[in-house]
Amino acid sequence: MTTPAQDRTRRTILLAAIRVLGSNRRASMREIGEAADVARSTVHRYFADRPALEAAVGSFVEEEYGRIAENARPQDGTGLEALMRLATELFDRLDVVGWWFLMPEDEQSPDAPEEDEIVSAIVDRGHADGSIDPVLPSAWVSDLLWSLLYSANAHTRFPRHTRGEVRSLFLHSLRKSVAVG
Amino acid sequence: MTTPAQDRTRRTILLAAIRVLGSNRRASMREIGEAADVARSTVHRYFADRPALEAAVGSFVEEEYGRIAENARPQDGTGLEALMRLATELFDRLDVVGWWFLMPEDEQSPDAPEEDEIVSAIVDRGHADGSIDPVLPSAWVSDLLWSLLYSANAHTRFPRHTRGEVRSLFLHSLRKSVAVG
DNA sequence: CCCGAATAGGACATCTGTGTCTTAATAGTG
DNA sequence: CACTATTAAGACACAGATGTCCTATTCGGG
Repeated sequence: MTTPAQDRTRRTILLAAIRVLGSNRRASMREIGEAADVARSTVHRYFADRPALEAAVGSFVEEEYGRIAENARPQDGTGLEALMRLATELFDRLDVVGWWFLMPEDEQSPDAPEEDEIVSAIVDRGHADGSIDPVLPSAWVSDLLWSLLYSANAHTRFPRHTRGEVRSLFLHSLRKSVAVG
Repeated sequence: MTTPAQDRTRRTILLAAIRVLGSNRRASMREIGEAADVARSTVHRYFADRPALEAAVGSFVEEEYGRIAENARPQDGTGLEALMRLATELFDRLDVVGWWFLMPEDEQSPDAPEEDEIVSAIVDRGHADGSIDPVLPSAWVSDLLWSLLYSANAHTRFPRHTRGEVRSLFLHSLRKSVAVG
């Protein structure tokens, strides 16, 4: 159905959309096209209308999230170790997953339980093996992770600290919040 | 210059704008007017154009933040105690300060150092009196506070837990992240 | 209760974004 | 190199938002 060239173009547009809409939710299709170095008509050929584009971005980010999570080997080691690995991977892919920081609740994809399931499984294991504070519900730990990512993301925009400094503060804070004690 | 009725209307519109733009950044002036139970022409009489309205909302939120912070008595007790009081007050006024969660960096008011100054002062005192982890820079603590608020805010939208449960999780996580040990 | 202040409701021109097409140029592939 | 797939560029109609204005109505303070 799709040629390699089409796949490349499609991906380029999606990444540009994440970038542009990430910094301005009101950006027009033309701006997105410019960011992708592509004519507006080309954007419209790949994505019938704006809702279709936004939905496609949502799916794209979810797929990427799946890959990122798998990359963190969520089954290996203790729950806390897995959580920290996942956190590290997510930090390094904020350019993609940062998309979720601008979805005004209703535009969220209807299902989107995948992230919760992955983190929940990790946290449950962490509860069982005693590496994660049993007081914290897994949904809260999940939100904790994402809120710290949000904060880290904000911190990397204004480079008060280097990216490495932000990453270690982020990981340090997460571990401290979540570990037992 | 302004009558009491005008003040009331103006405030009503600002609060409606926070509410509506908070759930949809692309909302029109008409929608904002409807949310405030006011004609679109009335909105335009109070705020010349959309940028003026958004700027006014920004100022309004900053002023409210000042009041909220003062209400938390930032000079009393240890730094950690003051920080927890501030966090509590901010949680209870998420309807207003939640506005800052949708500002895409560039639209932020150019100055906006007030929040950092207030929290910074608290954290510095906490460092001095030994109640706040000296490893954490005050800017990071500030971002930590705001990211946990973001998370708490997200949690209150989908009421998986009661508001009280979310508040105590929020405060618990903040204390654990920030306190020494 | 009354009069001025404030608002509702709507007309109007304008502008921007959107979605659809068409044609010429360009790119990639066999 | 040749041929096809893909794109750029722009015209077009349309919808919605915006900002300005005016008039009838309602509100509220004295």
